[in-house]
Formats: sequence, C-alpha cells, structure tokens
Amino acid sequence: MATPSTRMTARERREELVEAAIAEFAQGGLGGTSTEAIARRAGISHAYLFRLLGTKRELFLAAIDRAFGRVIEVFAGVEGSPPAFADLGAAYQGMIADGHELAFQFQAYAACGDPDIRERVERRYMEIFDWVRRATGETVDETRLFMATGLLISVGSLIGSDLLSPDGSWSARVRGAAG
Amino acid sequence: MATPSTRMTARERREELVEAAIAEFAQGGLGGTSTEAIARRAGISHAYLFRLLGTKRELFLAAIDRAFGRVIEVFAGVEGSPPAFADLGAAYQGMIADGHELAFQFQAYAACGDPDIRERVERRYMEIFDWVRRATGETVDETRLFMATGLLISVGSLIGSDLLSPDGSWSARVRGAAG
DNA sequence: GCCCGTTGTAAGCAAGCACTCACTCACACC
DNA sequence: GGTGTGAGTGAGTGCTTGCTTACAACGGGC
Repeated sequence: MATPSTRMTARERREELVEAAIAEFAQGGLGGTSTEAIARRAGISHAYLFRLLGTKRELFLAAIDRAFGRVIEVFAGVEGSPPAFADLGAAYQGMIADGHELAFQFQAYAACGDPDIRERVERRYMEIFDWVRRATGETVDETRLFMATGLLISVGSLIGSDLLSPDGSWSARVRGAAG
Repeated sequence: MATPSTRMTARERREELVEAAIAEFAQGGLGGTSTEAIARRAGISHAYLFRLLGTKRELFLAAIDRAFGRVIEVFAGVEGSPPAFADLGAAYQGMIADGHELAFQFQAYAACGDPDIRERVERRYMEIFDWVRRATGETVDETRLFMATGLLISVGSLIGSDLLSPDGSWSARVRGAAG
C-alpha cells in the first residue's frame, strides 16, 4: 500500500471509511474492534483514519448516523401511499438478511452506556419511529407494535432462531392488528 | 487486599465473580471490559479470576447463564396460576429498572458474532420464551407479542426514551390482545 | 506439631491498543 | 521551475491487555 490504488477526495474516502467501520464494529463492538482493522478494510493507512475521523468514538458515532439513516432510506423506497406495515417490514427484513447492519445496530444499543452514543441512538431511533408513523398515518400504538415486531425479528435473526421469525409472521400479525 | 477480608469456598467466590462480571460487562461488553476491572469489583486478585473461571469468554458465558436465568426466576415469583402477561411484564420492568441486567442482556445479543455465545444466548432466550408460553398457557402468537413488547420496552429503557414505554402500555396492549 | 489441599496473591510477559509525528507524493496554478 | 495544498504513509510512543508462573497463607485431620 505504498502508493494508494486510487486517489480520491477526503469526502469519498470518509464514506468508504464509515462503511468499513460499520462492518468491523458489527463484529466486535466499540471496545472490541481495533482501528487498525477498520483502516485495513477501508484500504487506507492506520494513521489516515485518524486524520479523516478524529477518534474512534467519532467514527462510531458516524457509523450510527449512517446505519440508522439507511433504515429510513430503505423505508422511503417502499411503494404505496401510504405504505403498508407489511411492506415496510418486508423491506426491513430484506435489508438485514445479509450484511452487517443488524449486528451493528445492536452494538449501538449495547454501547448506550456512553452518554453521547446513547443520545445519538435515541435521536436516530425516534427519527425512524416518527417517520414510520407519519408515512403510514397509523396511530402511535400501532406504530409501537410495528417497531416491537421489528425488534423481535431482529433478535430472532441475530440468535439464529427460526421460531421467532417464520415467514409471514410479520404480515399476519401486523396486518391483523392494523386492520 | 494483601489478606482477603473473608475467606470463602471457590463456589461462593465464583458466584460473586459472575455477579461482578455482569456489572462490568454491562458497561463495556465482551471486548471493552478488562478482566482486571472485573477482578477489582469482585474483590479478588486478577490472577485468581482466571483460576476460578478459566478464560474471559467462559466468564462471559457464565454471566449469560446467570443473567438470562434470573429472568425466569423473577417470572416464577409472580403470583397467579396461570400468571397474567401484564403481571409478568410488570415484574420484568421492575427487574430492569435499575442494575445492570438490561445493559448486559444487550451486550450478549451484540456478542452473538461469536458462535459459542450465539448458541448460548439462543438457548437461554428460547428457555424464557418456552417458560412463558407454558406457564401462561397462551398461544405461540400471543407469547411472541409479549416478548416483542418486552424488547421494545427494553430498548426504550436503554435509550432513555419515555415515548416507548409509558406506564401501563404493557398492560393495556397485552391485556387487550390476550383477552 | 505438621502435613497437605485449597484459597489466594505478586510480578511479569508478549502482544495489542489508540493515537501521534514527521514525512512523502501528486497535482494545480502562476 | 517554484510553490502551496490536500492525500496519504511508516515508524513509532506509552499504555493496557489476557493470561501464566511461582509462591504464600490458611485451616482441617492426625
């Protein structure tokens, strides 16, 4: 890596860095992931990582913004006006099917002992909650049920248990409840 | 700590060690917690920790067994035969109100990238699920709804958001659904 | 008294950690 | 050809980590 394969703007490089950070943090969490591993995955030197993002924690915060923000992006791509809970759920399930998004999300929850991180996660989670409620036009209670179901499916996916997320459970449960 | 304040059996000491481990792991997770901090909290030397539990990961696994097992213990203390969802929920909320149980639980989910840990968490989570279903005599679907609500309240508590866990939401929602 | 298994510790090792510093290289513009 | 600037790096620094080894203190049984 004496000469970089491609030279890009700092902005582009930061995007790639955050993406690499999500993937690495997903496995080890804030405490268990080395900045060296992240830099290696991003294809840059260890030193340059710190120039781009400042500190390990700031990198983690940027990863939170990106990962939670992407949930809304995916939801926004769902057809129908208003979109149905079942379709949002299916889109979410597609998003977490592979990749590191889901594992990272739980690393973010787990890191909420840190006040800055907690505050950021709260803001981003509530953003999703509010977006869903506004987009679907449902009540707070029904939105809550949707989010709760999402968490159960997430944990089920994390621990690899089929029982918790059989195909169709989402649509059956939520469509039944939402009318 | 030149001479230990009280000398106890290895079994007793192990109990205290696991308790201390839950508290410390709750803050930093598997990767971000030092065994030295755990030993200090338990009031024993760093070296003795390894003699008692072997390795950091084994200590984490023991903490999972204890923390998830305690949920069932708390549930088993709830009156009524069969116990109502609302009462189980209230007991759970009381249990996570303070202490490190909740944060540790999410550290366990987050550490599921490790196959051994994933397997242990799955087993313990399913144990709770099955216990609840059998004790209440409810359907799988209703039990799922109960567990999902538990997760939403847990995340709400972690990120400090009132919106997600207003008082009475559990009883209102679940009692309504369960009849 | 003294033995011996168990509880417990002090001291250290090799590896890994986040972060820094001084530096090189490519390019744009005059 | 000189000069300024942003992209990118190699080689550390001082500290922490998980884990080991060798040794000490206690206490019950004879």
